[in-house]
Amino acid sequence: MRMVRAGLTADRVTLAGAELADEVGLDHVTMSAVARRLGVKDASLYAHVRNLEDLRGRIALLAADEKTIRIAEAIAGRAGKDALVAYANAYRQYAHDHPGRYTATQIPIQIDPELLAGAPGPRRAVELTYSMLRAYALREPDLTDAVRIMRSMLHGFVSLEAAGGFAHARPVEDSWLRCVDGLHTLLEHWPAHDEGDPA
Amino acid sequence: MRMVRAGLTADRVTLAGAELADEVGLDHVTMSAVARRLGVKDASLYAHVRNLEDLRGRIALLAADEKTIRIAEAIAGRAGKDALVAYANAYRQYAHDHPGRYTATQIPIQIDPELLAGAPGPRRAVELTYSMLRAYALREPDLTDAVRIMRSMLHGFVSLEAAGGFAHARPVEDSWLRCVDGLHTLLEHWPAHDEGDPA
DNA sequence: GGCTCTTCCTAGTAGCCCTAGTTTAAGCCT
DNA sequence: AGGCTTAAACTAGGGCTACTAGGAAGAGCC
Repeated sequence: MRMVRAGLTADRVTLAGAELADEVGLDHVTMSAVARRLGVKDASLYAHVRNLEDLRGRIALLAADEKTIRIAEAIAGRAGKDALVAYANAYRQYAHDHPGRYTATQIPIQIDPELLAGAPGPRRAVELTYSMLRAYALREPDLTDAVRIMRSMLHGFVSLEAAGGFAHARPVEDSWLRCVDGLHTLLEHWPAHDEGDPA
Repeated sequence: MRMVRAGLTADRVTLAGAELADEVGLDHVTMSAVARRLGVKDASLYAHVRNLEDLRGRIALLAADEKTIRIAEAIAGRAGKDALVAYANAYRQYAHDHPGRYTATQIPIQIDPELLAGAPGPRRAVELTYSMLRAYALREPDLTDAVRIMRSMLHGFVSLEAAGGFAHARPVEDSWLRCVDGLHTLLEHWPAHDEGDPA
């Protein structure tokens, strides 16, 4: 019996869970599997993490932070279409590099509020997106609509791609370029507001 | 002991699973829960469905069929922007009415090929989308790109909405209108192909 | 009525989440 | 250094889940 004390912390448990998620998929991340990976009995994890749902929430926050940092680095010093392309590519690249973590960011949000308060990722991500899109001369409420559309497009493309939804012969990479391109033109030529809105 | 023979079939099991998915979420659809709902022991289900994964695949196919039918009805007799709007609204409405079934359609595809061959939904859905977008004077490979972009946008919006990702004060309904509107203008003014593509 | 077929059952294994209570390693204090 | 405190990790166990194997009992056919 070694019994050398594994030196667990909430962060180490979360990291092990995140790695596991990338390797085998988020919904194969079980307490038992994480414990095995850490060389520990599953009951030991409960000293650091409330339960499985809490662990998944922590993985989601970790991923949000990492993704935000990558995007921030990517768009630093860029503007306009350059910034948009850099943003989109960084977003997609993160999802490719960390598929399990990425899916964790998309779970219906029920994260411990106290935990969320300590993580800058989600809030900062929103700020980044807004400030980047402000360059397109959009004002509220169009700005919010634009943010939502951009998020929809990126998340939709990336998650369909991950689910194997693009089976056609056409290379996905090419479609991606057109997608980001289209997003740019859409933001540039934001449609006038007054059509078909009788209210 | 009643023992009146519940009259199960694969379809009835699938339907029970689909209803359950809409009520409690797809990943709370368990063999035990479906069996309880049908007044049957869980072991009895395995005569009709191979295992849980198979059941989920069947739910996905059921949903694909239903969704396709709704969209087909919605766009029947319409063209151009009318058709696009009807398509998008039917798509979103289905996801609202059947959230569990909808998420089932987005699982990484590992459906029994034989089963898939018998279900017209997925193939027909692709055909519908292609034929509708052909009205926008798009030719390959732009057509495929357009289909992918449209699917990305719709799926992205709907799934972010379902995940509670749109917390801002701005009504989601308004953003949705702008989103579909933007998609239309994007398809109408499809960007020229020759920019930034030096290869 | 007897035969067969399928349906549905009981029984059982193994894995999962999580709790309660116990042992023991690590760090501090004198 | 030896003893105390803290908390890290354990053992034990309950309850739920997926799934398998083999048995009983309805339904239709002769």
